[in-house]
Formats: sequence, C-alpha cells, structure tokens
Amino acid sequence: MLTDFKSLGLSDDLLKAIADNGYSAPTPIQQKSIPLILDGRDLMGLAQTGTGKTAAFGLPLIETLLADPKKPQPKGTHALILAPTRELVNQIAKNLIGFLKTTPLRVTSVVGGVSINGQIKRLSKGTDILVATPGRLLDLVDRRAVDLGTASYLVLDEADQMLDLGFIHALRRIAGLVADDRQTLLFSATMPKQINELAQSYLRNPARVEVSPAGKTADKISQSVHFLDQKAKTDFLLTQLKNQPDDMSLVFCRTKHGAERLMRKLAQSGIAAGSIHGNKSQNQRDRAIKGLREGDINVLVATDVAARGIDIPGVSHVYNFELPEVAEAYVHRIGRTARAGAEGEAVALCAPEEIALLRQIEKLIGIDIPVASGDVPPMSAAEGRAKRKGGQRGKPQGARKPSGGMRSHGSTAGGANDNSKQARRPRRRKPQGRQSAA
DNA sequence: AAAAAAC
Repeated sequence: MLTDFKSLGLSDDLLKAIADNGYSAPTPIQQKSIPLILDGRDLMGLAQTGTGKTAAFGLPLIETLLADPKKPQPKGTHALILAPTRELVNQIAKNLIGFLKTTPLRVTSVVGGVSINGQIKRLSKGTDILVATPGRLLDLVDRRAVDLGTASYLVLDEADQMLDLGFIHALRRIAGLVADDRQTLLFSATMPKQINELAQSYLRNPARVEVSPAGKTADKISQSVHFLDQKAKTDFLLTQLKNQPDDMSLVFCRTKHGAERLMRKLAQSGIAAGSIHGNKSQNQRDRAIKGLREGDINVLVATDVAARGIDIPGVSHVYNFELPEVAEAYVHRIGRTARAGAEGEAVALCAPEEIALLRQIEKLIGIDIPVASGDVPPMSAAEGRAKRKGGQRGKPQGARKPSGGMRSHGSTAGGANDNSKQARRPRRRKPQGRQSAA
C-alpha cells in the first residue's frame, strides 16, 4: 500500500515544498513519526542510517509551527534542535531551510569555530527554529543572547550521543532552560540500553517508533572484514584505493593524529586524499567535506567527528582502518554510505588486538561480518568466556556507565535487575516530571 | 580510551 506525504496530515504549502525538494514518498520512519509528532506526542524514533530522520522530525515540526498562533518573543525561539557536531547542525539547518522557502518561518544555526557576533545579531531578532551544538548555545545563553524559555519543542538528533558522558552535562543545563511543557523528540540509529533508560527521563508519555531494531545496519551496505596486522593496513588500503580511482571513500581512524598521519601517507602515494578531525579549523573541516563532495579529493580520512549524520551523496566505500572502541560508532560510520536507497560497501580492517572490538560490533548488529581475507585470529580464553556468557558489552569496569547520580532518579536504590524489561516500575503510568527543571 | 563540544 502506498502512503504519501499528504495522507500523513501535512498542509498543502508544505507538501509543495516537499515535492520541490525532490521527495516523493515518505520513508517508514517518516510515515510512523510524522502523525505522532503532529499529534503532540513525545517520541523516541529509531531507524537505520540514511532513511530520512531529519525530515521525520523536521516536517511535522514545521507544520506545527506554521499552525502555532504564538509569535516568537524578542530574542526567543520556538523550537530547539541539538546535534553533536557542527557539520551536522549546519546540514540539518540547510535541510530545513529547503522546506521553508514558501513559509515565513526562520531557521538559525549556531555552532562553535566561527565568529559569534553574527549569531548574536541574528538571535536578537528571534527565530522560529534554532539548530545548535551545545557548547556554543550555552555560550550564547551566558551572554544573554538567546532566551530558551520560549522554546516549546526540543529535538535531540543522534540522541544517544547527546545523552552520553561527553554531552550530558551541557544537555541537562539546556533542558532545564527550555519550556517545561515542551514536546521532546529523540532520534537515532542506535540506542544502548543504559542510555535508553536515561532518555526516558527526558520524555513524557512517549511514543516509540522503531523501524528496525536499534543498531541494525542499513540493508544496502555490503560488509566485509579483512584480518591483518596493524602495520600491514596502510599498504592494503593503498592497494584497494588504487583499484577504485573513481570511487568516493571515507576512511575512519581512531585518533586525530592517526587520521592525519594516514592522510599524509595516502597523499604521498598519489591518492587525492584529505582529512577531517577536531584538530583542524572549522574552515579546514568545511573545505575537506566540500572537497569530497565536489570531487577535488576521492578519499577523506576522518575521526568520529564525521561518523554521525553527515550526508555526502556518492560515498561508495567506508573503510574502518581502525575499529571503533564503541560498537555503536561502527553502525554510524558505515552509515555514511548506502544512503537514501543507494548501495555501498563497508570494509573493516581488523588487527589481532582488535578482535574483541569486532566481536562486540557483530553482537550489536546481529550478524557475523563475512571474512574477505586473512586468518581469523584464535579466540582467547577470556573472549571465549565473554562470548559464551553473552551479556555485557564494553569494559567490565563499566567505563561507559554514567557517573554520579545522573540516572539514579528513575531506578530506586539497589537497581537490582536491569534486564527486567518493563516489569520493574510503573513510571510509565504515573509520568513523574521529566528531567528539566534544572 | 577517544572524540566531540566554547573562548
């Protein structure tokens, strides 16, 4: 059965904008999310990479704001969208602007790494939708350049990362500043169980839309793994890249230094390569992505700054030159290819010391990645035990456990069995206040 | 343990 955007409850103006932007039929995450959001529900939306999550929250948000009789206050904003990297914020804003051409709504994006003055000036006039990275937003809050109290919609893109250690502090502060009776929307392709629990405290009577199990990789990505020593990886990658001179590749490394070093080696060997990581200026970062997009380079070597959300059409290969420490990052990295129905290839290079990481990734995505070359290293006794036991991912010491009491509010002391699904506590029925009142 | 995110 064919569902179109019109039947999802969007108005004619927006339908025209959707068509003008080249969208024909809504994706499953859009079909399921849009009516719920228009209905005013809080939402947890989980869907594979490249299936249109931005429009899944952006379109109903715009529709709602168009119907909203309230005018934004001076310096105020109606809706706040947060994302973990500057590039992703800018991309979201760009997508939204595409839908707003025929409307009076204003989108403003604020990120670090660029002058703050223009952002202050724009915000002084108020905005309907504000897209931001957390650090710069809080800077603007401290300068009294933005009033979040008028924001009655909060969206967290890449929600599991926004709720993880590196962002949670800023996020809590921001959530305490937006309107208490807001509508909250969380979206991601991954949602680890521990983070999901924390996420619930930001939601009020939420609907959950899960198009496929969280962590599942996109269908059109063909995955493989090569086993080889760390020192053999560079030559291997060079051979691969030289065999596909017309393809567009993204190569992920574990560290900024490693990414820079690898990019130089590739460039010395005649590959048109660039790099992107947090040690580069924003200008350099933007140029690197633009370079890949416009064909000045074929290969972009990156850290996880480029792992999530970034949409570069035409990326045919994603190489995991080093496997990520956190299994979820693998799902996002390879999700830079095979977007919007395209096909793509994900190639992992696994050194013997990375085998445990590989097994964690396979456990998360629910498949064994086909071995394309090299010998499968023998499983150590410790790994054997861990795999048989199943259960815990990550370090036994609990490196990713949220610190302090940040998630203690929900589960009562003791927290006996975290695996008991729904049975444990009745907080669904009795929605205690969300985490928001600072 | 690394990366990201403010100056």
